[in-house]
Amino acid sequence: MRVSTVNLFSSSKFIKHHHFIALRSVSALAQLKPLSSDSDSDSGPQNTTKVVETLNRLKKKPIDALSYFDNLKKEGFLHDVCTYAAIVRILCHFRLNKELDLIFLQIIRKQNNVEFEVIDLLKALYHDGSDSFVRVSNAMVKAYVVLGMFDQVLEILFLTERHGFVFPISSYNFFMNQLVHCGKMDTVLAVYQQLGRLGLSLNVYTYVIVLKALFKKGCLEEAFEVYREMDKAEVTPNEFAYSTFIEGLCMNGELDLGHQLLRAWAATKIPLGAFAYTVVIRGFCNDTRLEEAEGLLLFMETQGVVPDVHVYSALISGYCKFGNISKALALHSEMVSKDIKTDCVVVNLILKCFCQLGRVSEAVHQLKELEEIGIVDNISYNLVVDALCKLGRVDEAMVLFSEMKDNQMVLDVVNYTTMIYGYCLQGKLCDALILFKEMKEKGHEPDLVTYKILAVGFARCDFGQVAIDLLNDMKKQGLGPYFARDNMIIEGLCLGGKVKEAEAFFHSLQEKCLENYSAMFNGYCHADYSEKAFQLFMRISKQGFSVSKGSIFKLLNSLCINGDNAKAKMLFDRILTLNLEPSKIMYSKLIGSCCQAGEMGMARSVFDILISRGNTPNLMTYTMMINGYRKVNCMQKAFELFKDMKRQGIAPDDVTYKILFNIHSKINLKSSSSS
DNA sequence: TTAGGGTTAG
Repeated sequence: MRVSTVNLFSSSKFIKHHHFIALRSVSALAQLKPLSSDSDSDSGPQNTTKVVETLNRLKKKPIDALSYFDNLKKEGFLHDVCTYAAIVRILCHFRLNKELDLIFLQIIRKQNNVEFEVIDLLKALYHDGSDSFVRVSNAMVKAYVVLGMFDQVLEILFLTERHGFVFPISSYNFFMNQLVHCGKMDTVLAVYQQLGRLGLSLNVYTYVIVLKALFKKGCLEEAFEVYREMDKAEVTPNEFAYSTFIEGLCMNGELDLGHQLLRAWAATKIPLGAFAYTVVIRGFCNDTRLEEAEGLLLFMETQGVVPDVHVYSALISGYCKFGNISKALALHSEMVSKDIKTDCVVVNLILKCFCQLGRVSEAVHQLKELEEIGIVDNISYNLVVDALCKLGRVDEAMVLFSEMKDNQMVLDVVNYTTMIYGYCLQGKLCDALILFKEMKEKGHEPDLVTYKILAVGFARCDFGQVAIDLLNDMKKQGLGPYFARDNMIIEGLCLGGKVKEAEAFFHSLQEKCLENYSAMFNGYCHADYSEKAFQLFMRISKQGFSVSKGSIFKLLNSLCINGDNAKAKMLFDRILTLNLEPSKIMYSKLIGSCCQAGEMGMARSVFDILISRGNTPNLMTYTMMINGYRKVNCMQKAFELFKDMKRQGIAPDDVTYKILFNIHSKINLKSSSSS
């Protein structure tokens, strides 16, 4: 299999960990011993035994058991492996997964002075039976994954000889699936490769997850290979395997192949569920092939596959994207007539479409009707509130906002933020602040978006200091990583035109990280301080550090607009040094600007770079160059480029011809005057 | 232990 993967066991780091784990487990056991032999101690065996007994007595009352367990903790009782095992058994039996997850988080984080290792707890629970052990090990995996401690899971799952037992394949599947969700595809593949070593038989779940990882990585060849491996292992693919395969093709630009495969499999009566059809239908919709999408809906019905709300949602979403609200509504009615229950997601697609078409009053009307039949949620309201706000109709938005409260809906951060944004847009900062206060009082912590909206709103209205205070408030709250908070302040102030305040804040930072510089750079770009942005960029990029392409483009653009071509070219060269691929529009802006100024040497060098990187200049670029040469009287060069353009199969338009006519007449003029 | 859709900024 040609999969480039991280080999789990090749690194010396792993070997070191291996010994470390062994030592750690031994020391954990050693720590347990004195506890259990110290009969007079408060946390001694008698107490432990008693606690376990009490927990066992409470085993039919999980909530009581948990509060008993937690209370003991609060009183300073030192829980050990035995008492943890007892509570875990109870939570597991009642499938109280959230509580179980919290227990594992505590142990991993070594909260409450836990003195044993997770693996000790697993060992204690191993013989309880496979069902509950799977649940326990999954909770462990989940807790490690939440904390981003992937290596630790690898150690535990693969050092099985140390534990004296093996994990079931489902534990590995669960872990791999979590990894897929975290985007750790290479780790999934590494796990897959190592699984064979453990002698476990892989099941269809395993293969489906690995296929998913490969498709997400864009490795189609390798996915085919895994499919063959599955066949070799005599694992029969199921509905999930087939649909994962079709989905994988569709998400990797092979929509038609996925479609063909779907048809072929359907023809051979291979079991395909509605999901397989949904992914192809969605693919068609994204590709503006709405008729084919609808055709597939008809086809699936002829195959006896009953469409569900997801199939319709894909189609409705497709039509909404192109503003075809009547078709979307028709499909919705069709769906309902087939007894497929509609839901908030589908109606929100339609509400959003109404709003985007500017038919906001109709959206308000629809919302009221939906409210009556009870198919609305916070998002439905938010879509309409947002649309009203953006049209400046804050009062109407506020009516809906209050209606949510009247309807006993629990407003969330996004609802508040949207309304706050509406007020800021109108410069109604007091109203915005009142809402801001209210949301905090109701226990909804504002997020980075809320703060940014307020900061920009205040800075724009000449309340720079209020903005700074507000953002400092955010800082105190510990929102987001430290640089994200600082950057929000810097960028927010610049967006509001308070560059001086932003600079003061930037300089006040004791230790600046690269992200801060990047924020300052973005801020300069937003505020059109191109000179300062340019200087800063040249400085930080020397350290090999780069910033967002969007900001660089903005800077390049404003340097060009200002006619500062020399700096624009320096910036362009730096972009190349940093191995950033300039976008087509960057080339054409710079070339255009140089041609405009008659700086054809510079224009030509950018033009040549464009070609040397495998691009073909378009009509616009050729025309600009030809006109540039005309301006500086290099007619020969202009002609050469024209010929070159025709060779490339690019047809000149009327602008090009006008320029050429101009050149001709000049040449003719020249030759007639010299003759 | 496996799939799917809809809100807030710039």
